[in-house]
Amino acid sequence: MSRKAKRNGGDDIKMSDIARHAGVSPMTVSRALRAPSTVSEKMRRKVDAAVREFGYLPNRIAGSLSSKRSNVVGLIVPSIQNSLYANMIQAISDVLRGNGFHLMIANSGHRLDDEEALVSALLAQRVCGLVLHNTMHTKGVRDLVAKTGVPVIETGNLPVEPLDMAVSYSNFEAARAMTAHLGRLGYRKIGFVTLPLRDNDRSEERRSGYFAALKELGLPADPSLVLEAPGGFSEGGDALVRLIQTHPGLDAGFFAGDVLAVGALFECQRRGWAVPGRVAIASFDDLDLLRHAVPTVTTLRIPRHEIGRRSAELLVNLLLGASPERIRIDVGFEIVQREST
Amino acid sequence: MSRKAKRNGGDDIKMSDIARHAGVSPMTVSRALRAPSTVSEKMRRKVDAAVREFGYLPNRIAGSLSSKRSNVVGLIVPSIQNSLYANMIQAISDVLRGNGFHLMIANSGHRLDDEEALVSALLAQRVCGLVLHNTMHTKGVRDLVAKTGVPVIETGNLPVEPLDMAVSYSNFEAARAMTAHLGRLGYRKIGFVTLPLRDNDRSEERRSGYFAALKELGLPADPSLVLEAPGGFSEGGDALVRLIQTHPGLDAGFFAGDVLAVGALFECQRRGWAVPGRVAIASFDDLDLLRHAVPTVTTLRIPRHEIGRRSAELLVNLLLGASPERIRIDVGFEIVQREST
DNA sequence: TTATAGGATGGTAGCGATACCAAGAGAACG
DNA sequence: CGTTCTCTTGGTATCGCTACCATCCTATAA
Repeated sequence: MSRKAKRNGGDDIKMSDIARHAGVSPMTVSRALRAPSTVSEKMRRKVDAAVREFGYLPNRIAGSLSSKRSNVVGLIVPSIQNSLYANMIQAISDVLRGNGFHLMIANSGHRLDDEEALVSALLAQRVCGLVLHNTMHTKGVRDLVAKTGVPVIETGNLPVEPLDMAVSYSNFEAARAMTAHLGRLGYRKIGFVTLPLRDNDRSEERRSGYFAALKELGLPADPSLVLEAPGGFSEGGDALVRLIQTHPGLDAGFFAGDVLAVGALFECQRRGWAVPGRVAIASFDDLDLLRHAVPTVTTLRIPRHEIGRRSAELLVNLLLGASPERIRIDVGFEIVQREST
Repeated sequence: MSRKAKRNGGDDIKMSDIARHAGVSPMTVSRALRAPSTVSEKMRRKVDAAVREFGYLPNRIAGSLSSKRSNVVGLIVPSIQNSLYANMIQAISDVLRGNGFHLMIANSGHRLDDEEALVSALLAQRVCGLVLHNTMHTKGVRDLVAKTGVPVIETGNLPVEPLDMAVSYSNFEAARAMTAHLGRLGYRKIGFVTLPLRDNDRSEERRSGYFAALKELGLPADPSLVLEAPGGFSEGGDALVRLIQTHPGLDAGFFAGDVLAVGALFECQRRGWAVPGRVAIASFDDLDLLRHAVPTVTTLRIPRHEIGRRSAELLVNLLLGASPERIRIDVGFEIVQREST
């Protein structure tokens, strides 16, 4: 058979074909496949035989349309190229798969408008649930969610008023805790490097947490100690260098995002600045890398995997019949003190 | 309206509702949405107004069933938690989205049986195309692909006989080139650390490439210079230490996988071994990290992004009407010489 | 003016499954 | 032995959309 012919789907087998060949009704085939226990042993055997003989693959599109249920969950992350999200995605994917669901992934590139377009597209695909790694949304997104009533899980931050359900940690508390930790260790001039603040409540909360801790420590809140940098190794290094140039007395840098801290660490190695002797370095998010770098880097451990797992579990339970509730789960965080501070 | 009520979908708006309110036929609505140019200005305006008024979202499940076309592409990667795949996924996702397609992602965990189950599940969802980051498949996978005739793209390696289309580089050639490069630089006792070989033709090819190059260099092929390690920082460090213990004369290590090389580099820093003075280090795959580490690390640049982009483009073109051809694209690779060798 | 082409609209019949209800077959009971 | 109940099975009517063909209308040619 030519490839073209196959592409045209000439030999698609449908449930009624299986039914005919098995000598039963389509409904029996349907039941034998989805709920084998409701069908007699004899029927099941006939159906199974026919299914195997023809290599029948049920058409879930038709099934979804008919039953008005889908088994696909939509996920929107700001970026796929980031191991933080990867951890969460893996967990979500595993839980879903274990329960017969699938994952449709899209990335918004940190753009709220794009998020709206993607939510819309995913809802058009009639996903049965949505996970959004973001808690700031356009009005359009809020309307769509309200209108369709899909279960939604927000992660990445703890929203004051979740759309539906939320599973996250508090960026504010985490940043505050780390800054306080640095204060307790005796650092007095603590720089703060953040990811872009625009359209990103997570970054904003981290910065607020930093300032809150400074206040509690009785340290002056100097805005020039805060630098905004796009994520990346070089950017982290650059930021540290700039901070030290403007503030020669800087004794610690808290890098609240991505791989900034490691970039800073490399820059120190390059310039021969002792870490933590000349300057201490703290990071956000426990990348594997930080545990192995020399020196190892103090950081915040955010249970990304747990966030993914619990998000997916919430969705799955709901879809499998649990009663909906407006849950807001705080998975917390942990300070991991290492050699760099 | 209660959330429960909404979840039950009581207020679902369908195309015929829009048609009624716009005073046109459902077909006109369908056309106005999918091919506006085939509908008169007046009709289009009426439809658009009604769509906006009710916030209508077309049901793509119904659309797909009816048209027998889907706009979802399936992707199976060995693991999501790996920035190599992430680069490719991002590129695929971007190209697809630009053309109105979506991506369903699954991970096989490097298990061929799981791959088969996932292919089967994705085909049941009637994906319109498949990207497999793997070129070893079970018979089941080959049968499914042949039977359904979905366009398939294999990546990650250049198969001798592709299922359909393939976009990749040659693991054999890449490993051979890097080993030869080390030889040219004067290294004579080159260790090789590989990811697990089982069920992984990519790893196997890399090892073969290493041996082929040794032979060309006139160096002895010593199997004890080859170590198998699961990916990870510690594993890379451990492997290097073991190699140096058993072969004190080792002057270079080629780490053909994941973050092994960086782990080895960190271990050297920790032990005060000069790189490349005491031992040179080469890696596979141009992680950002390698360009910023101290010293910067020599590696192979595999155009992961291009692999993703071209894979997606091939699929999209095919789905948009291009004639199918059994293409096998070699995107090549590049040796990036840096400080570590 | 009539014929004819061509573009815009609408009606109808599915796409391939499932929901829902009806009917038949045994089992258990009085 | 008839009745009721439960367990299986089958028939029918959708699910919401699109393909396909028929129809209609306007514009241009003859």
